[in-house]
Amino acid sequence: MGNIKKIAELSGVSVTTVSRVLNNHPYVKEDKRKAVLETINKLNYSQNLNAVHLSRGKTSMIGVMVPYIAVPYYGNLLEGIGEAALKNNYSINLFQTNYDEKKEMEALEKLKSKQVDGMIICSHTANMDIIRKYAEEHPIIVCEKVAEKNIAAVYIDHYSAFRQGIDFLHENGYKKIGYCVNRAKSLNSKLREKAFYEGLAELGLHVAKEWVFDSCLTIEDGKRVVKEFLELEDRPNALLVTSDQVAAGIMTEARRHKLNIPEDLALLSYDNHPISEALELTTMDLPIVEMGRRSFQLFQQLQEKKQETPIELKAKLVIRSTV
Amino acid sequence: MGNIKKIAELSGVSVTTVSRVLNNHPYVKEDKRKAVLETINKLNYSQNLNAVHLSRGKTSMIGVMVPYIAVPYYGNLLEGIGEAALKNNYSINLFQTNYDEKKEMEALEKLKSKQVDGMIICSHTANMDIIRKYAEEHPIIVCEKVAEKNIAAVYIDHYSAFRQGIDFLHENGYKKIGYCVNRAKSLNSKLREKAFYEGLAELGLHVAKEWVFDSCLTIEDGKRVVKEFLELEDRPNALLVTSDQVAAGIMTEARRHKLNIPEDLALLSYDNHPISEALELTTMDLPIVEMGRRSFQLFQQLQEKKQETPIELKAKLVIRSTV
DNA sequence: TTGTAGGCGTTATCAT
DNA sequence: ATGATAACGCCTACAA
Repeated sequence: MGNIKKIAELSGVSVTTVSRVLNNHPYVKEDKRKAVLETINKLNYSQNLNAVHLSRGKTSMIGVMVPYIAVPYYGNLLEGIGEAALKNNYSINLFQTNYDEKKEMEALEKLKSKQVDGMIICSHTANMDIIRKYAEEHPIIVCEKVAEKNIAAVYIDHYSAFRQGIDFLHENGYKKIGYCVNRAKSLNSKLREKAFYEGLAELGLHVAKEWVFDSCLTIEDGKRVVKEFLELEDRPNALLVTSDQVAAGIMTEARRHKLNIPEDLALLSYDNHPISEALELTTMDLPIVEMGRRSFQLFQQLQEKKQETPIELKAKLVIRSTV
Repeated sequence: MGNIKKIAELSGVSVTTVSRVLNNHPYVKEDKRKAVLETINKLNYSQNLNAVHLSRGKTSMIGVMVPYIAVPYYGNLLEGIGEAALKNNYSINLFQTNYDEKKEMEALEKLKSKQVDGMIICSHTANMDIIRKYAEEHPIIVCEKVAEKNIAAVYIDHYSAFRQGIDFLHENGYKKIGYCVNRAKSLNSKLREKAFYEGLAELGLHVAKEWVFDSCLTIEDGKRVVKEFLELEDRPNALLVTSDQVAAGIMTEARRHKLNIPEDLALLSYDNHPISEALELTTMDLPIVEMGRRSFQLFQQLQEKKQETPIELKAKLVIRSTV
């Protein structure tokens, strides 16, 4: 292996010259370049990136904060980020937080420690104030519609996506509409809540608190929803479900209880992951991979300019057979 | 922010002392420790990890090589690795390769460049010889049953899992058995192939080349399988399917063609991801998250001892309604 | 076009 | 218990 100094010696040049060929700088004669390249090859040498990072003051690594890796939504987001990162010679430092605020803080600290050049926050539980603090000093991208101007964001317009969903249900004759949401306190969820109440109000539909199911993320949660649904005296006949996974759980458990979909309960889901096709789920297609790509691009722009306008992505209805 | 030197000055101690409190070394008086901690707090100081890494010669980062991030199998593997890594204060450097050998090489180079302390190879296309080269110098874990002793591995015993599957189908009266496999050239696939032919032979069942479907990874692939299946003059009446995703695709497309499962075609899948419950898939449960955890643990042992015995994990049958 | 020397921020060795 | 000082390996003025 060796280091740059040894390469220099064996090639009969200075370390500067070696560094130059390593970094494709101009101003190095062809024969010297060749000589250097040769000894590099002979010694099977590789740069020590830690030294490079230290010297340069940056790492070409981007942090990605997700609550759960194995949840398809985040897998897809990661896919998009990874694709864009790779193209730009960036590598990904992945932080799984389980929505544990302490772990989120640890991830954010990597910004200060210069282990990563920036951070894409796919979802979080920590307060925005904390994130803003870090965002003042480091490039941070958030995947939700934040109020503050000074924090970069790429997000799906969940408000209009939800309104669109409500309209579609209404057009199909459903008047008793409820919904399942991921985590009620998240910004994305609040937007959906707003859309829900405003949408129903405009259509003059009845709104019932018991038709709102919180903390729905997994298939298990979907099953729980059905159980709660069955306990209800007055039941909704249609549900907006904020993830295909949850919808899948609802379908599973509904089948067990001889509940027919959509006759007894219509389901309009969000995501359009492959699973939704297998289940013939009517769903809103969310451009998640695209959001990942855009997040990385925004990060790069942020590194240069310092301020960026938010990017808003739209959802698209995919009609199958659960509505 | 500042650096260790400034902290030293302002605290009236030497950099060594600061380093000592930073690393919880003994031999530093309580008052000095306090003073240091205070100025650290006041300056909002964080270590520069690049410097730490350079100095220490290691990074506390582990590389994880996957072909696709968004495929549930790898998502789960990653989940397990992430969980174990976090517990040991390691962070994950994720490399998505798309089975592009060049990208795989780039990832492996990060070992030489000391960006990562080791690498968990979840799946790869590069030749084993190449990987062995790196494994001689660096801790590498592979998730498949490799022949060579000198390369650490954690894997699921696909041979017995496949034999078990065949036996189960046979017990249920199926005599015309085919299978879908991920990538025919991978070691895991070869093991399954071996199990398939040996298993059918022992049971005295007919073996047909046309009943083997290669390159099956996604839902789309599953649909393709059904189309090919329909073209067959002599069709199998049961299929071993090496992933729930593919099985889901088969079910989707089968439904479209009025093919009944399991009457017209029985399906025994592998994975037991949540989706398989929603689809009522009979499947072999694969301990993937566990494999991820074990991979990381093995990596740590490897760092210390230098040689480790392979770890073999078993699959478990979950009966639902597609057989 | 090339080389010298100083800096990046820590840790580790060796005195004291 | 504490502190100089030399690594760690690379980049980058600046000088030539």
